Amino acid sequence: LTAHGVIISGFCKNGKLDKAIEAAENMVKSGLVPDQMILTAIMDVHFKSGNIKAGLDLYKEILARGFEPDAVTLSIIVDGLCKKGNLNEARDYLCREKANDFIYCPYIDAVCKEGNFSEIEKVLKEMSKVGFSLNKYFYTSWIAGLCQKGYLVEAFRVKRRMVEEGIELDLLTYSSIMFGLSSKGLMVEARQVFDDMLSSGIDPDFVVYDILFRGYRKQGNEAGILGVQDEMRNRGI
RNA sequence: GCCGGAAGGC
Repeated sequence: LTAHGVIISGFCKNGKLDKAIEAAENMVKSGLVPDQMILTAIMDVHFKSGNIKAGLDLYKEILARGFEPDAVTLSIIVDGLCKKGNLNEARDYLCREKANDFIYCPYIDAVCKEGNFSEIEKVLKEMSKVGFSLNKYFYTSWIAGLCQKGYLVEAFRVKRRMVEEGIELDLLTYSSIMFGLSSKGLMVEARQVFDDMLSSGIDPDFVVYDILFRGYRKQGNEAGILGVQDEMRNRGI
């Protein structure tokens, strides 16, 4: 069974849904029953390819087979619905016994991208009532949302709160902030955040440099552009 | 660290 699982999830990761389903059908033919992991993986592919209905149908099938939906299964559904903009529907899957803080992440992310920051405060209260604490991903999504909308002051406030709670910023947190700064043309500040990141021991990746690069290019800052290109070359990116 | 399933930056 595990061997089949490896094969099927491999197909799923490569987006070869048809082959994954084929493999699952072959399993059934040879008398094996796919377990929850296998079904969940296939469900995930449905959602990621935008086929919400197929995903939900498979979810029903999982229930019908007597599997208890666990946090992973639910979070895939929430993620799928959120990315399609069905936030209301997604909310139905949030407040369940099996929930963990992971489940909230895609929802928070979607709410942030909508710029619905009052909803965030609401969810925040709800989460703490149920006993979940905010994690890194929650904060990063929040910060990224604020930065994209240009609310940099708010973003820095959230960042400070994050640090106060002892949560470390990671590459994505930094790059979200840098994106916010550089899309407002605040390259000096963006560069400073970048240096902060380096001194906290985080290695930059292509995206981070690209953010700087675009910022400098928009300003026609030749020296900045060349500097970024040099650094990238030195790091082998 | 990974060794079958989920989330955040361009």
